[in-house]
Amino acid sequence: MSSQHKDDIDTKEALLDAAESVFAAKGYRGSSLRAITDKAKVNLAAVNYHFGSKMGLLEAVCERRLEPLNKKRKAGIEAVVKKAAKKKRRIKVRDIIYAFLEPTFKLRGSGPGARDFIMLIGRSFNDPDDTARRVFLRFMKPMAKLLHETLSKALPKLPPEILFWRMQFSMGAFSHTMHGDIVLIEKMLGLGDDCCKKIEKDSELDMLVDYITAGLEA
Amino acid sequence: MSSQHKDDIDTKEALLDAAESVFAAKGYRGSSLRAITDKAKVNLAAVNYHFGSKMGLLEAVCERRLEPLNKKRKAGIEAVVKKAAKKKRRIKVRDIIYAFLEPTFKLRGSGPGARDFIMLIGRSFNDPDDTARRVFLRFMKPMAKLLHETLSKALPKLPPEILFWRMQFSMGAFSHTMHGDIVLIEKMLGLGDDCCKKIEKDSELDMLVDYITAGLEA
DNA sequence: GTCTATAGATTGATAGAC
DNA sequence: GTCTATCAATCTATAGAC
Repeated sequence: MSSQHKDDIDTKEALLDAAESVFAAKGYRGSSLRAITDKAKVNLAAVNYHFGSKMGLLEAVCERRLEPLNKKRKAGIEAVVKKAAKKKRRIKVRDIIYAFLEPTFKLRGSGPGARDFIMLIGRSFNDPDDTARRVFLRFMKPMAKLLHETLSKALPKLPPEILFWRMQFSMGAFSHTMHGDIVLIEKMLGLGDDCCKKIEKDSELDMLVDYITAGLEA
Repeated sequence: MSSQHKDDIDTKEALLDAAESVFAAKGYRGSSLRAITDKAKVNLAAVNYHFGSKMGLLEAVCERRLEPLNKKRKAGIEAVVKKAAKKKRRIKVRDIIYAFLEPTFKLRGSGPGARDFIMLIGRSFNDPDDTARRVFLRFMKPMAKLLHETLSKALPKLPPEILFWRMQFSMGAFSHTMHGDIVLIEKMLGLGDDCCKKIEKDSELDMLVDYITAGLEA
């Protein structure tokens, strides 16, 4: 590997790291390329050279994390389906939701960059900017289809349009949890500072799985 | 009333109407004052004259709708509490959630401007822009406190920090439903076009109330 | 591949005539 | 109160030297 090649990769990685952090904090529109290149300590023109445009940078940020994440989600859901078929039992809603959410929480706990990215996808789902929303939804489409199909099997008596709405509600709960400013809302309610942090580390995933499962099966 | 005074009010109202529409569609940051004044068919400088700044305009938009809306929410929740006290029964979670959500859905059905506004508050909750989020949260703070206190009474055995998280999930489901691009997600899942519209008009409120109630009581 | 410099467009806000 | 004209800042993207 030539030193030139290494620099190339370093610049790209630095840009991806900085971009996911700034995008997560400020949203797509609120993030200027200057803020990103300053944080990455690379030249402004490097964005265009390596990624073509601001949107290209966002796509690369999403691809780097969502490609492996979606593979894990898919493998987890397929394992749940397989296990149920083997035991000749109905698939449990809770198992599907857990298989979908667990890789996300695991990734989020793996480091500050990953945590930024999870904030970013929570935000992208509702981003006011068309570009950001479209990029994100393109990556999510196959996962949403798989989830809807698998949940249909687990809830065969539920009309598909009702399942559709309950999935909407669930995605809202999920995405809001992924990017919500917890500390701010905690203060808003006048609760103690340690109130929610106590929960966050051990059982936030379990709480969300319980909540969504109950809602889907309501 | 002088004709000058009438024009004044017309200009302000036209600006508020246009602003809630553009803000709802593009988010705070994505909305330029020029897009708003063009839509309102008033001069660009009128924003600064009547509202001081872009943020002042957003505050006025929120105030016009949220002042009466929050009064109705508060009255509804207090009526539920009173009714339960009279019958010497525990307050039902479902009644609280219904009392909180019903005025929102009623307002949303009252016209295109109101519909835009409901989209806007759904979006503001997660807006990447600090300004927009802060303005919105200031209006929501007393409602969130009232809701948390009343739900505590209805669920006395639930630890307050767990209730806090379940309220988070519920707010996510609620806000996402208020502004989600349903048609887009429908297509994403490959469902028929009429699938969700069939539901929307009659029972979206009931479905959301059922979902959130089940999640809170999980 | 990286840099400086800048084009070209858009933005929020305001000054000053009417 | 309304208008035109414009400022000063910001942005994405690119051209061209090294």
